[in-house]
Amino acid sequence: MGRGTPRSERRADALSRERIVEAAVELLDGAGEGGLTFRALTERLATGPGAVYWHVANKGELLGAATDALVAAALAVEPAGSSGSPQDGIRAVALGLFDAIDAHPWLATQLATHLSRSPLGSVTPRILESIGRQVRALGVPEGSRFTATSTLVHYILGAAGQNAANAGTHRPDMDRAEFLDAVSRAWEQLDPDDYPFIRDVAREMRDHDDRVEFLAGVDLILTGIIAAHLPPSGRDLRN
Amino acid sequence: MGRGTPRSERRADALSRERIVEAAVELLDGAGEGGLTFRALTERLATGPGAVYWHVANKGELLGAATDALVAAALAVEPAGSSGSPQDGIRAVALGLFDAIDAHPWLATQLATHLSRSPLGSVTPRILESIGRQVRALGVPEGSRFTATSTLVHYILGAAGQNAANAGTHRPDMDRAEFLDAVSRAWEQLDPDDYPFIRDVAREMRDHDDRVEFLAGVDLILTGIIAAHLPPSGRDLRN
DNA sequence: ACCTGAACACCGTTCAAGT
DNA sequence: ACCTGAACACCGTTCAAGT
Repeated sequence: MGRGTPRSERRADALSRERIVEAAVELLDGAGEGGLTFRALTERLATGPGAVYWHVANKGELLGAATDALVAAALAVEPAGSSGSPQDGIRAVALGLFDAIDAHPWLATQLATHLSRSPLGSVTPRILESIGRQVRALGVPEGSRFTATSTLVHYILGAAGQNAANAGTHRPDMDRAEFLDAVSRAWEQLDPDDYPFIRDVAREMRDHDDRVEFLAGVDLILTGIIAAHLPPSGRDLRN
Repeated sequence: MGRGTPRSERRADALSRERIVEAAVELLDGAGEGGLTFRALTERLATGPGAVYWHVANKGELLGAATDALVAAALAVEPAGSSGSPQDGIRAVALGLFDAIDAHPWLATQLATHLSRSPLGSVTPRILESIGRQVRALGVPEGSRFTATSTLVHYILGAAGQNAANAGTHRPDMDRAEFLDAVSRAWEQLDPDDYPFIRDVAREMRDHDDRVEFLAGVDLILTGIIAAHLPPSGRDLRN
């Protein structure tokens, strides 16, 4: 280290907004939504509540900062449409968000609750931009881009959210296969007069793959966008 | 009142699960998510917490019951595919849920958080059944119905949820038009290098209609379902 | 069977006081 | 400028006691 320069280096364990957000994410990942309390947070950081409040305004802002950090990381994987078709770009962004929500299920509620609640934040623009850019590259005409983009985003957040909630159902004594099996069996026992459709698809849902199903939905919407907005000559259905 | 018969009539203001759920909905509608507390609930019902706990197991069950009641009511509007095309049936169900979430914004979080968390409850099957029946009527082949249906449901819940969150942003001093205007202006000031797409659609979003936009998304997915699964000869694009 | 209400453990947030 | 930690108002839930 260069001598003389009055570095404002603090003790290695000094508090910072970053360190606080990092600890918050760990608590949320470890114990879910309810795991983040100022008691648990201050214990982990070996400090008092006042110290935390010096760096963040309140719990809501802390949750927002944690969400922001993870969404930014999830969207950073693809270096802005580097290669591949727009379809692949959209699938990549969608999967990035899907996996992020899968790894941090509390993100689902956060995105559903506060995403639009603060559209002036950076999360909403970031997501819209990632998808919208690819929609434009797809050749969707100007007046239809907003609808196409927000349809995709709503689906992605909705599906990923439902999925995370499903994952959260895991009781320790029950793995995923058992869980799906239980749901499937419960559905098969519904009144056939009231729930004919559910009974028909009960088996189908027993051994479905979440990621595959999620991507199939994305592709269905892509098909709709292409069919609705692109001249038949310009379509390449193999992409 | 017939004399002699030992009716088990209680005082007119007797507590019941129904009355409790009703009061809970009123509190949630009036003051949002945070408005439902056992303190406020027992005050409104002129009773103590113990009385409420006699009828419901805990706050989560109470929220679930409130959600269940409203979703059932929202889906009851259409008497099971009475008339019209399957497309219209799907639009009707979608709008029913959209309007329910719009009228009770707290439903969005509830549906996102606990819908899949308790797929054994009645809410998930109810929604899937309503949409799935129409998807079948549309002529979608057996193996594709689950994907088509859950894509629609994920979109509907995602879009309606985002929308409710937007509605929740309303500050009393700012009506909807002002709010959209503020968002639009904020978006127009983003860095054009980082957010080219957002800037392009900023104007488009200033005067969009939520319901119209929502239905356009439903139609986009319907177009995709038809294009992907129905033989061209069987399609009637005017529906 | 149904209701009362005091009590418990916990929560987010504040703030005078320290360094 | 940054941190401490006691204190405050509030929360969901329990439970012995009543009717």
